[in-house]
Amino acid sequence: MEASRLFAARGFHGTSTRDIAAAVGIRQPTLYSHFPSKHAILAALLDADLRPALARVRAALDLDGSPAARLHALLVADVSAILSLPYDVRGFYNDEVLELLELDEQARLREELHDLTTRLIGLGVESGEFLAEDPSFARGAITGLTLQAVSDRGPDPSPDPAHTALRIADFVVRALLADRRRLGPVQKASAALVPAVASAAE
Amino acid sequence: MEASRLFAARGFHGTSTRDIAAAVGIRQPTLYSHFPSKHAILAALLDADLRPALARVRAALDLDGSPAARLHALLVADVSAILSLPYDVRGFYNDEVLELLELDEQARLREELHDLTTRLIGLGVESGEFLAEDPSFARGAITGLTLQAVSDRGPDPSPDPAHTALRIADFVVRALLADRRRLGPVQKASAALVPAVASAAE
DNA sequence: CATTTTTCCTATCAGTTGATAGCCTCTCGG
DNA sequence: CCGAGAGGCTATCAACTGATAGGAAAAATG
Repeated sequence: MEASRLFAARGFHGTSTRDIAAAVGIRQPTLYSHFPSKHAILAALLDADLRPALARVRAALDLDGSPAARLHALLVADVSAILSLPYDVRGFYNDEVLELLELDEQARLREELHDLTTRLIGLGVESGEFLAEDPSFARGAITGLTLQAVSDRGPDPSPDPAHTALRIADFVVRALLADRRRLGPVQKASAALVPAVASAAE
Repeated sequence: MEASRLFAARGFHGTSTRDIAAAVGIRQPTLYSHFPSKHAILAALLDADLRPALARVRAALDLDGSPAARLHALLVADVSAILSLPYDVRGFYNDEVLELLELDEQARLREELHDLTTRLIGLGVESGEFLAEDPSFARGAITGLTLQAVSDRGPDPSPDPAHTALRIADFVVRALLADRRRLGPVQKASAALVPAVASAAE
């Protein structure tokens, strides 16, 4: 069912159930023997994106290591995972679709994801490893950079997600670190953490 | 007509012409005595966003000063301007709306905007002031951060756009500078350039 | 005041939307 | 061989979409 990447390209409202059905090779009413409604299709896609992401940030918070290294590893794992998805998460978070509809649970998941990410950044600020930047702002910056990466790659999965993921992680950590000389060690420590974070999403 | 910020909140497809008409206090068919089609409304909003942005980046390229200072000033002016708009540019660039429809001209404007921005970053890389980062990647990062800022502020104009604008500009320049000790002088030089860049958009 | 022009209205259109009802056709355990 | 059930189909629905036609009202012009 993941072929419903049309949501991403044209947005939730811009994609009809007939479009989706045609993309998966069935007729429109047949969709309703798999999902009770159009919203449910979006909810399933959102879940497939949010739940692994939540598992990753939880893992990053539980691991040992400096906050910068853990954030770097989380970013690498997150961006790699999102760029590998067969669909494109852009359209999911653009509209106020999340707020307006009966997607309460997905909105809650996203909020929790944001909270935990903000907390990890906050650890870095408290320890002095990061500049005294507002953790919420930094979290927003990460969201923006990640969505942009998905936009840039287009509708198909990226051939080399790890490359882009590293670039984004480096960019963010470089902007946040109080002492840039720590970038090298952070990258090194991150590389060791990435597998643990990535595998947290089953 | 700028009250059509509904496009931003619900996306182009998610907003009906009746919604727009109701928001501005007229009936739906009356819209068509102001605009020939729904696309034309979006085109007008896109123009109002893109043309000043294009004027700003041209000004930043023409000014004297180090690339970092000019990029910093451009970012401050850009983000301030976008956050001050009475509508929310988010939805404009999310869908493939730009590609799919008869918005060729707006797509061209956006491409030119990207090219010029990339060129300014490239100047910084060539001069050694910036790290040897791919200018296109940096430009994408800027786009992502800017759109995220609009998302965060919500549908209404920001009360204090300059604050957010400075934060974003600092974030980007910090991530790009080869020598972070240059951040202070860059900020200072940028402050002197901002008025010239901002006023370029008439 | 008369007239012209601009702006808005009501009425209506054909096409598309998400969704439901009811029938058909495989597959497979017994 | 058979009955069950999962998954597909056609046909159809009411609601809504963007857009057009033609007339009324209001504002500007003389």
